[in-house]
Amino acid sequence: MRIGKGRITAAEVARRAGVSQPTVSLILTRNPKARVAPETRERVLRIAAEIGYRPNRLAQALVARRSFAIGVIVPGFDNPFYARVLSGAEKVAAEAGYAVLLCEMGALDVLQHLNALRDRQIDGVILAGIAASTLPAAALDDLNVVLINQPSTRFASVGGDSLKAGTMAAAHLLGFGHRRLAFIGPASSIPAFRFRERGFVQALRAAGVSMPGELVVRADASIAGGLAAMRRLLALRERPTAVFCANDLVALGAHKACGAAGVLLPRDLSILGCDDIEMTTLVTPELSTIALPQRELGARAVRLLLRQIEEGPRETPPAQVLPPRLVVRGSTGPVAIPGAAS
Amino acid sequence: MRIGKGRITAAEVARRAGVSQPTVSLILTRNPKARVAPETRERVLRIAAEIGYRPNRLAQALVARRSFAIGVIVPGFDNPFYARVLSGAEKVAAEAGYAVLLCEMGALDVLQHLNALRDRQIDGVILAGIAASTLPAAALDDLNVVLINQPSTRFASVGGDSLKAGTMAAAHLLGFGHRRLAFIGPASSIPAFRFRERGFVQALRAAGVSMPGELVVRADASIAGGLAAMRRLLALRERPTAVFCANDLVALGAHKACGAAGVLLPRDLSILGCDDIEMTTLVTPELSTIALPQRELGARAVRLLLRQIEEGPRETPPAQVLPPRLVVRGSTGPVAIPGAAS
DNA sequence: TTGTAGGCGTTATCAC
DNA sequence: GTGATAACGCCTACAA
Repeated sequence: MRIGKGRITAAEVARRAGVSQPTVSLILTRNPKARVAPETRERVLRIAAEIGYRPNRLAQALVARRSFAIGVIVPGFDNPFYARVLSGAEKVAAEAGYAVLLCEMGALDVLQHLNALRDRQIDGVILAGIAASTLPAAALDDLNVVLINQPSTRFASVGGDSLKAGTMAAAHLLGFGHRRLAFIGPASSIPAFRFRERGFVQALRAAGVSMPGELVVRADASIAGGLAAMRRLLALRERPTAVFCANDLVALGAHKACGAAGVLLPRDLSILGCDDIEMTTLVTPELSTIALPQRELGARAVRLLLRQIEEGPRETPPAQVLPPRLVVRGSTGPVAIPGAAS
Repeated sequence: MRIGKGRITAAEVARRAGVSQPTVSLILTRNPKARVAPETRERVLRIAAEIGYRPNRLAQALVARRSFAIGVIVPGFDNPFYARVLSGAEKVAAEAGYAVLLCEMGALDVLQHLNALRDRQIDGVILAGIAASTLPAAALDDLNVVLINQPSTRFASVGGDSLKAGTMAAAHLLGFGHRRLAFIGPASSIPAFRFRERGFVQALRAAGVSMPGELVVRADASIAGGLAAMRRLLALRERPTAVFCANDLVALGAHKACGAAGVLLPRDLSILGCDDIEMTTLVTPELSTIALPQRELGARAVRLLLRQIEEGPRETPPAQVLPPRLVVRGSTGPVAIPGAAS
C-alpha cells in the first residue's frame, strides 16, 4: 500500500515543536479564542509548514460529525445538461472546500446511492433529473437536500421556470402562425418535463388552439426517443407544422428524423427544443430552443445547499427559479404559405 | 443541522443485544476468523437490521487508514468524452463500494485538487486528459494513480492506441485516394493528441505523402477551435481534400465550417474525427471517426486502480491499450474526380 | 466464545 | 497560556 504511510500528523508537529498535540490543533484551526503565546504559535506554524503538515479531513469529519462533502445524483451523462449542471456544482463546491461525490443512476439505484452517501456522513445531497416524489418518503429524511428543476414544498430547490418555458414555446410558435402543434416528451415523472408540457398545452388552450392526442407523442428524453417520435409524427396523415420537444436531445433526434425524411426545416416544419445544450448549434439549421442556465443551476444549488448545511434548514425551503430565455436559431420559422411549395 | 443527529452506532446495537461493541463489529465485518456463537450472531444481526444500523464509513476509514474513495480528475465536461469516461468509472467504483470524488480543472488546479484529495485520504486517483508529465514530480508521490490515454513508465495506464488511431486515419483517407491531407489539433501536451498526430504523419510519410506545414493547423480541442481552424484551411489557395482532426469536437467544428462555407462533404472534402462521441451522428453527413471505447476506458481504469489499491503497486505498472476502431459514416469518401463538378 | 484495552487523527473542555 | 483528558465510531489485538 502506498497510501497513508508516512503521513504527518498533528502529534508529529507537536513533538517537534515541543508542545502538546491539542495545542497544535488549537493554533492550526485559528480558533479565535485561541490564546496562545505568540512565539509558540509562530514556532508551531513554522514547523507545520516546514514538514508539510495537513490535517486529516477524515478525522476532522469524525469529530465534527460532518464530512465536508456533498453528493450529486444525476440520471446519467448521456444528457450534456447534467454534465453542465455538475460542472457548475463542482466549481462552487471545490472553492468552498467541499468534495463532490458523484452518483449516477444505473449501477446503483437512488436509494442505494443515498445509503452509500449517508454512510459517508454526507453533508447534503443535490438531486437532478430525479423526481423526489417517486422516492420513499423516508429516503431523504435527515438529509440536507436541494432539488434541481423541480419545485417542492419540502425541499429547497433551484430550477428554470419550466411552466414558463412551455408558455414561451407556445408563444413563439403561435407567433409564427402555427396552429397545428405537436409535443414530444417522456411520460416520465420528472417534473421539469411535465411542467414544460403543461405550460405549452395551457398556453395553446388559452390561445384557442387545441392539440389532438395524436400530436402528443411519448418518447424517451433522448436523441433516439426524439427520432422515433418524429417518425411517427411524419407518418401522420395530417402532419403538425411545429413541434415543441421536452428537451434538446429529443429535439435533435426529431431534427435528424426530418433530415432523413427530406423534411426541410423550418419551411416544412418548425422544431423547438429546450435547455440550450451545445449540440444545438451543431446541426443545420441550428436548433431554436428555450435556454436554461445549466452551470448556474448547479452553482446555485450548491450555494443553497451550503447555506442550509451551515445555517440549518429554513422553516420554509427556499426556491430559486430562473427565467428561461428564448433562443431563436434556424429551426423555427413562420408557417409555410400553402401552395408556395418549391 | 439535520446531520448526524441520531445515527445508530455499533455501540447501540451492542447495548441492545447485550454484548460488547467489538463483538458487534466482529460479526458485522463478517470476519472469517470470527468464531462467535451462532445464536449471538443471529441476535446481533437481527437487531442491527431492525434498528437499521449502518457502519460509519468515515470511522472505518480512519482506522483502516484508507477512505474507500477514489478521485477522478478531468479537464472538463465540455467534452462528452470525459463524461463517458466518468460514467464508466463511476459505475465500477460504485459497484465495488467506492465513492468517486469528482474534480474538474478550472476553479482549482490539479495540484490543489490533489492536495484536497490527499487530505481526504483518497485511495487512488484517475487522471484523464491531463499530462502527468506536466506535473511536478512529487505531485503524485505516494498515490495510487491510473492514467487514461497516456502511456507512462511510472504509472499504470489504460488508453486507446493513439498512435494506431493516427495510422488508421491515414490509411483510411489514403485508401480513398487522398494525397493532400491536413491535420487539425491542439499544440497541447496531452499525449493522446500528440500520438494521434504522430501516427498520422508517420503513416503519410511511409506512404510517400508529405504534409506541408500550412496543412497542420493548431486549434483548441473544441468545436470552436475546429471551426476556426477549418476556416483557415478553406482560405488556402490550394485546399486539402481530406482532414484528420485530433478529436471529434474539432472535427465537428470543422464540419460546421464546411457547412457554412458551402463545402460539400465528402465530395469536396473528407473530414475524419477521433473518439466517436454521440454528437457524431447528429450532423449531416454523419461524421466518420476513429472510435475509442470511452466508458470502457473509465471502467478499466477503475478496475486497475482498485487492484493496485488492494494488492499494492506492481514493480512494472500495467498498461492496457485498447484498439481503436474505424467507423465510416458519411463525412469521408473518395477524392472527387477532377472536372466532375456537379 | 466473548469482553477489555488501545489506538486511528482530530477537536473541545476543562484544569493547571 | 498550555497540557491533560475525553470524545467521535470503529477495528484489531489480546485476555479471559
